[in-house]
Amino acid sequence: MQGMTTHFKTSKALKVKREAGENAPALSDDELVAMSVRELNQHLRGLTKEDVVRLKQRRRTLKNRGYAASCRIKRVTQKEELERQKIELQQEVDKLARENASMRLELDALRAKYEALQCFARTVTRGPLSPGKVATTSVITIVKSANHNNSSPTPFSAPS
Amino acid sequence: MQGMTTHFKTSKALKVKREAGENAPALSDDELVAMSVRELNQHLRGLTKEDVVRLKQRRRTLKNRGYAASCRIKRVTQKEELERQKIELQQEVDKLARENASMRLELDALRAKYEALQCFARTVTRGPLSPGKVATTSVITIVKSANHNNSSPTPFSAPS
DNA sequence: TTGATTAGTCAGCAC
DNA sequence: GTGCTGACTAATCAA
Repeated sequence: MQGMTTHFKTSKALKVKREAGENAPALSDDELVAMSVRELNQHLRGLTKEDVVRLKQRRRTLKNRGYAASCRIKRVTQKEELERQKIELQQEVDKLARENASMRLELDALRAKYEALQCFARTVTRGPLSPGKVATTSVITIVKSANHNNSSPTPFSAPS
Repeated sequence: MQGMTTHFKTSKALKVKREAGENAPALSDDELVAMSVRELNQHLRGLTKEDVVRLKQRRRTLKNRGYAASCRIKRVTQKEELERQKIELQQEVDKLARENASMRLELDALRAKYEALQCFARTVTRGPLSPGKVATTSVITIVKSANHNNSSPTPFSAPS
């Protein structure tokens, strides 16, 4: 641990082959970590049992370095994904809330129009006092007071 | 660092003050990390410059251990918080969607009732053909066909 | 100097 | 074995 300086991909040509001159092509970190087990075994020929263990351990350590990196990447990716979903949901909430509010307005307006019309209808049907003129003008007054924003004072327009 | 076993709050009762009579009260990890700088300096009296450096470094390392732990805790806490908010938003979306759907139904129903009533009103007001009886029965028929679920066949009931 | 964060290392678990 | 993750250390950044 103490000899590990903070080099990343320095890939410094590591030690020499061996003491006398037997083998070991001096693998780089990248080569060693990318090597398959079969390939590794070929490079292991004629090495000391100790050297074999050392090389395998180095490979394991290099692998772990990569695992740790992917673990961190995964962590931040998941966090970003959560935040993305959160924003998405918030937008949906806003959209639905707007729809809701406008529908509520529409409903209230329609209710008012309906009640006004209902009033008029009662006037016409139940009270056969005056034939028509009086009832008609009376319902127009009611409709206008119930719908402040209604620019078209037509008494029986279709609901917007 | 290698002697660091994974004990957390062991808080072992510390040893005696000094060896022969010189120095080093042999602080535990917890004591050392919880100590203020002033207190630390008192324990530093009469120590080798090297020992002072060593002790300060040990303190720094212990502190770092704690920092790393809080960092991890914070990380999971934030993640849990995000997930909590996500669930909350999802529930709100569901709630709003339900409200929305029911309001839409209500609106459609009211629109139908309104249009039926409107029809009737036109019949009564515009066409002074038949005095009253015919128009009244006609609108009742329309209302009943527009509202399948309406159990009360009263023609001018208040909107539900 | 202190606290927080990142990359690397190792232990330990799961497959 | 391989891959992943928690905990620890050292380096580095920020205040």
